[in-house]
Amino acid sequence: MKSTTPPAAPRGRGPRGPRAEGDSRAEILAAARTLFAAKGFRATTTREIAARAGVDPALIHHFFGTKADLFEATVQLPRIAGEVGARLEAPSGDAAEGLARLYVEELFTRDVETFAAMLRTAVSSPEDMPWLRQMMEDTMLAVATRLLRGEHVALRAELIGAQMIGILVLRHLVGVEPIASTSTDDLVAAMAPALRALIDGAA
Amino acid sequence: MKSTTPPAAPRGRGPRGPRAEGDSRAEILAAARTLFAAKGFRATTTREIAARAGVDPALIHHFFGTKADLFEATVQLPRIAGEVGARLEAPSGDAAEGLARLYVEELFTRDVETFAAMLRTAVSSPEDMPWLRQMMEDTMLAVATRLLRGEHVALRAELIGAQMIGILVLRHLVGVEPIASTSTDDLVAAMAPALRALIDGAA
DNA sequence: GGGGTATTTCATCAATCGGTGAAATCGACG
DNA sequence: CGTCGATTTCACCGATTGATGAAATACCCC
Repeated sequence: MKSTTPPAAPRGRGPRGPRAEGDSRAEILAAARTLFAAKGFRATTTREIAARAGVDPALIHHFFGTKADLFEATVQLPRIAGEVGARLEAPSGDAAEGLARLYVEELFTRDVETFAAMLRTAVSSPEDMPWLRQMMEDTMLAVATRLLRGEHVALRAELIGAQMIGILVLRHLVGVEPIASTSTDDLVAAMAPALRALIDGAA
Repeated sequence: MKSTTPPAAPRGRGPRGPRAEGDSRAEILAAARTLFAAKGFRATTTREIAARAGVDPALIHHFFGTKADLFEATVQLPRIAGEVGARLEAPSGDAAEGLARLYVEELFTRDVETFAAMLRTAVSSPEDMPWLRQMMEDTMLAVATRLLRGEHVALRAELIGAQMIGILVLRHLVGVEPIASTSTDDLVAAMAPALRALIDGAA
């Protein structure tokens, strides 16, 4: 019976064809993205990532170096940063509604995993990823210079950012109702007046 | 010299008088509060708490049960919840400015450690403290029923809560400038118009 | 002054973590 | 067919973690 010894999978390279070249690497990336988004950096273990990718834990360190390297490879910050910058350049009818739609409909849906991983990590273990704080500051500063005029532009831009971060937390990270299940249209309509007040500045 | 063997502290009860009865317990609570606020639940180790309290790690499990029990004993939620409720009952001249001052000047200064510990834990490891989500929902619902009228009251209340959470993240958890160093007066003045828009509801 | 109780430390455990080194297998190339 | 490089797994290490059980000490009450 030798029931104590599970068949001991073959050791060498991927035995069959269905898993194409480099597929394991992509699968590791996908698993890491999902888990980092769901639990943050520290709470996610390399063994968990490997299990979800159907791969030996050692393969992670073979493709990517350390766990922090894998994290940086997982969240694609340059792409998102460039996207936000380009969107702010283009003029839009209503700045408040446009900004709300950009975050709620695009960034928080298509790239929700990256944002979740970033914020969960920045909040739970800031010393692990020190560059996250600087990156947040830069993003808010971009909004400030391109969209705001008047006094306290940086502070008002960060209040706009705070609104977005809070929505990300309640709607996507913690899952508080009813905001977690509200349609994007209703959410945009509800937040537009507040954003407008911050964009226009105090009376 | 016997430098290899540190004197091996006496084992029994606190030998001297200066440390009064139950003082160790209070010291553990204070150390836990600071560390949970700074790093969240998972990233804080019981040994770290014990070291900061100047106490053997085993003493933690003697006074409080498990690490999760210590966390629940650390954040004093009933007191804060009651305080917010009482404050919402009392009428104030400007509801928006009053709400801003309540959070920025009182809750986020006197009880900043409790809020930081709660949010860091809720965001980084939600499954560790499942009751945190329900508690957030209840708090927002209280604001909704006592302060708001019109349509989508729950959603608007949660947008107000999102604003507060974002400020907590940027100003106190991550430390983004300039909002981290802004005076409470300037901050309240900058956020009041946005809160007013959410309290009054859409046009 | 003696027994009981609360407090405190020591020693230790089982589990888990990130990471390393070597072996094994496969595919490509000559 | 032989060789080389890429891929994958195994076995393992040192460190750290939360938690437990027992021993030791001090205080309190009678």
